[in-house]
Amino acid sequence: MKKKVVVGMSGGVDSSVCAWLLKEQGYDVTGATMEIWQEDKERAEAEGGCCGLSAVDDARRVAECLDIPYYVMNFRDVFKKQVIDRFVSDYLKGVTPNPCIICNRHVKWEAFLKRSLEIGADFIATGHYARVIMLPNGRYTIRKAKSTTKDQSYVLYMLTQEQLAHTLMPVGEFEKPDIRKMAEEAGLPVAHKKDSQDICFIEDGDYAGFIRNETGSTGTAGFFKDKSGKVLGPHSGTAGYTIGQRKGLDIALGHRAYVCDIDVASGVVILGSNEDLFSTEVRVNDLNYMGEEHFDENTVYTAKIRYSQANVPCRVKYIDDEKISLLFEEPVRAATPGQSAVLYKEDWIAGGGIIVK
RNA sequence: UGGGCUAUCGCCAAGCGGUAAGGCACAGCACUUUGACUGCUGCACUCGCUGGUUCGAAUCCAGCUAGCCCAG
Repeated sequence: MKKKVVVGMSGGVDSSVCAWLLKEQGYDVTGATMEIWQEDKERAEAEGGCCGLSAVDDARRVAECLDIPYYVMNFRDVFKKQVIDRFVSDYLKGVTPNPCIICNRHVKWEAFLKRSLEIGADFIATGHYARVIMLPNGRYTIRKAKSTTKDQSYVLYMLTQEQLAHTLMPVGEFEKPDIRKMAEEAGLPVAHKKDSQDICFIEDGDYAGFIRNETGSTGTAGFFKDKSGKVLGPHSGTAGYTIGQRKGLDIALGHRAYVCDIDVASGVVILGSNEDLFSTEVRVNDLNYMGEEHFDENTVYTAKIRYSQANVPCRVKYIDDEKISLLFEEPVRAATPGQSAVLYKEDWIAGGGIIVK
C-alpha cells in the first residue's frame, strides 16, 4: 500500500517539484493549496508571497500536469487569528515578529497537517529547502538544506516531534538550479516562475500602512533620541521600526543611524551607530526542542539570531526551565525581541526560541 | 531704528573669478518566504532676489529681501 502524502502547493517551482519528486518516489500524492489571506475577488496579477494570488491557478495546472488529485483548503480564519493578528499586535508592542515562522507552526503544521491526516494522509510535504532526519537519539530534527544559500531550516525550528514524524521535504536534497531543471524536464508550467519573497500578505511592502489599516494605529508616536536622551526629531509611530533598521528613518543626522531600542510606553526610539547594536548575550524564551530534549550548557552550538544571518558560535545558559541566555564569543548584531534564535549542532537544529532581549 | 554677520539640493556642508565636492536623507535595482544589514545606481544646467564689472562669477560690486547677533 502506497503511503499517502498531501503536498502543500503554493503554485511556485519548489512545491511543484516537491509533488513531482514524491510521485516519482512512489507516494500516493495529493496536491493542496492553502488559501490564507487573499480575497476571492482579487486574483490576477501580483506574484509576491509564498501563497500569492496566482497560487491556486498555477497549482491546479501543475496538479493536472502531474495527474494528481487537487484540493483548495481554506485556512483564512486561522491565518487571520494566528498570523495576521499576532503580527500586528507584536509590532504595536514594539517587537518584530517573524510571521513565516508563526504561519508554519499554526497554519501549515497544525491546521493543514490536521486536515491532511483527516483525509487519510500519512504525511504532508512542502517545498522548503530543508531536510527532515532522525538522529541516533531517536529524535526527529530539521537538517539544513543541501543548498546552503537557499536553506530555510531557520523558519522551521518550532515544529514538534509529532509534526516532523508526518513531514516530508524532498526539495532540501537539491540545489535550486536542479529544481528548476527538474521542473523543466517534467514539463511543469511553473518552471520559470519567479521566486517568492517578502511577507505574503503585505504585497506592497508597506508594513506601517498595513498595520494602520488593521488597527488604525502605527504605534506610539514620539521622538527619536540618542543614547544620552537628546531629542533628534519626531517619528511616525513605534510600529514602523525594528532593531538594527537604518532605511526609512527619514532623519538626516549626517551619519548613518540605526534603531537601537524601542520603548512603546514612552514612544521613544533610540538611534545610534552600527557599533551600538552589538551584544554578547541574548535572552530567549518560548523554547522548542527539536534534535535535543534539553540544551547542554557545556556544548558550543551555533546560533542564528535573524533570518539570513550567519550562524555564530555560542553557549547556552539556563535562567530557568523556560528561559535561556545565549552567550556569544563574538558580539552579534541587532538581537531583536520577537525574532527567533535557532540553535544548531553541526548542520541540524537542536532547538530554538523567541528573543526577548 | 543704528552696527555687524549669514544666505549653495529635504538636512548638514565644500567652494574664495574659470564653468556646482562630500555626508545624511530619499528613490530605484540587487540580495532576501520577516521592513534588518549590505551593495550598486540616481538625486542642484544651478548657488535668496535684481542689476553691474568681466571673455567668463556661486565666487567681485551695488541695491533689495530674509534670518541671526550686538546696540537700544
